[in-house]
Amino acid sequence: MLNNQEITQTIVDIADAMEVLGENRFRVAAYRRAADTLGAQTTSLATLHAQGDLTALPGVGEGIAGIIGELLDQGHAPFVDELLTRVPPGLLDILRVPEIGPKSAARLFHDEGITDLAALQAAASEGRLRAVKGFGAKTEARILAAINLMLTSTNRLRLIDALPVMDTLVAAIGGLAGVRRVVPAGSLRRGASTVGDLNLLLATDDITGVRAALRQLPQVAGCDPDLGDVFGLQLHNGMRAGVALTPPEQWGSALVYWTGSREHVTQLQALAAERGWSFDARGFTVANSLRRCLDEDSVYAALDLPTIIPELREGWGEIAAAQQGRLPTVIEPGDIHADLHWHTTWSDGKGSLREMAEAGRALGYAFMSVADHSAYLGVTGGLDAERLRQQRLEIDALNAEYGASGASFRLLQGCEVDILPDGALALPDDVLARLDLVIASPHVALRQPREAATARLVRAINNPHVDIIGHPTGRLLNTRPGADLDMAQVIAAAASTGTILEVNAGPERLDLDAPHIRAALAAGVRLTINTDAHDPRHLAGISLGVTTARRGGAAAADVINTWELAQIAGINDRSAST
DNA sequence: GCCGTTTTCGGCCCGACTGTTTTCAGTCG
Repeated sequence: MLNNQEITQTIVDIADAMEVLGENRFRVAAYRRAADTLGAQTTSLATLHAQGDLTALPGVGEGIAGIIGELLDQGHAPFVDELLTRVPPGLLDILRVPEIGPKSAARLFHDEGITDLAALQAAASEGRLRAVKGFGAKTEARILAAINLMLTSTNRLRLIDALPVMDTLVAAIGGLAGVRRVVPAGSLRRGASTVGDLNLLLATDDITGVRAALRQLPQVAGCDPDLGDVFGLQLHNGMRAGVALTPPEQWGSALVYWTGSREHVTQLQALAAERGWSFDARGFTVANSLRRCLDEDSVYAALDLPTIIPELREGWGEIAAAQQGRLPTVIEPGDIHADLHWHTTWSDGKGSLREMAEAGRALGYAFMSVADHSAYLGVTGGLDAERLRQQRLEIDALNAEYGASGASFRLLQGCEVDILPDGALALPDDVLARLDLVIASPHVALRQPREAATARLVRAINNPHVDIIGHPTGRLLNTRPGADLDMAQVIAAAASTGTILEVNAGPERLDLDAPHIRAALAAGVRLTINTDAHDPRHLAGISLGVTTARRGGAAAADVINTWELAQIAGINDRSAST
């Protein structure tokens, strides 16, 4: 029986294949819309099918419900089988390359006989692509770079995608006989934005027995030859998991060792070596005898260090900071009082102002600041001066309602204003001046040369009405590298104007990333962590942003979302006074 | 293909910009 994810993927494949075949774009869009709905379902599609409820889902009509029914009942659908025979499977990969849409993919296929990513990469690297109609040298170079990014990142999952796989694995392994304890380790435990192999640490007194049981897990497709203390598993979903096994009495040292990072552990080992000791997953070896560590605290204590949280273990200097008592006390999820960047049905969000506000109240927020798009990019349905004025009326009414009911909750009116390619903003200053909070974000022209891209952000920062720069680089994990910025210049400009830089918690962004956050904090720049939610359910996703900020060493006081409403309202005084 | 205080047809998520061409494909949210 196919699961929800497999069915959703099949519907996406249909849309992709139809697009290459030049089908009606609305028909293609209908499949994509249906796939969005299906992917968001928490109930099993098999159950909905059995109840005859599939067509109740928005975007799913008789046609698509019929295909899903066939997939569930027979494991395949004749329509899909026939469609996919007309499109080589590798062509769907080509369609995922930025710069290449359905028309180009079809042309590469029919005219050049290019049917997969490897052939496209070869053509681009040999300079043959620029000869194809519609392609030039610049496009060829960008396609080559994009393919290289795709190939190097295919084995890395975004954190948001890795977490549920890890949860399933931890639950399954935790249920095996003889397993005393199992936790995530590796880059996932450190909160990295993307994760390669999933690493877990497992404590057992019966290493042989547990090893045999791991092979039998339903998630496991195969396993590597025995490497001793680490057991490599290939999962059915294509991911790999490295399970480190340890006797319980060595838990602390094993957890430090397998959490990494490699640089961090190497530096710990150097510190141990200064004492004439050595350190590995088993513990410290002191004069040929093993000193075990039950927990992580005792590992660090043995080296006269305070415990360093996993998010900071990247080898950037955290051990020296710990020795000098300069380790930051980093922000906790519970420190966040407010989300300052989210969208509503006024622009391209899925929830109304009220629905979003209620979702925020449910998270315990004291206030929130909406940030719908400015009118600029057509598809976002952004707001101009007049619609901002109308939105303000709705916000005032909601606040009056909250006030009357005795709730202390308040809504502020912000706006996510587009930074135009030259650094000017999409709304005039007098309109910006009336907003409670102005977030300026780059959305277009993200491939400018470094100098232009940097000057653009600096110009936006220097606008006295701009309070926050949203997702500063514009990167999309595994997809788009983001603007080529001289971040030192951007940070220096933000420091001199008091402009706040965003840590966008959108799971596909996580922008700024940890190194930029550290640099910003070192320059005295404040941060804000926001979800950029386009749906009430997305507001809960603030946690990945908090994790990213922790990796950058941000303390609660560095992040304005921990401030009181009055302090936030004061941010705009800077623009009021100029 | 889906949907309907527009109900069985006709509209759906735009439009300025870039690179490559000379009329178009792809990007960006």
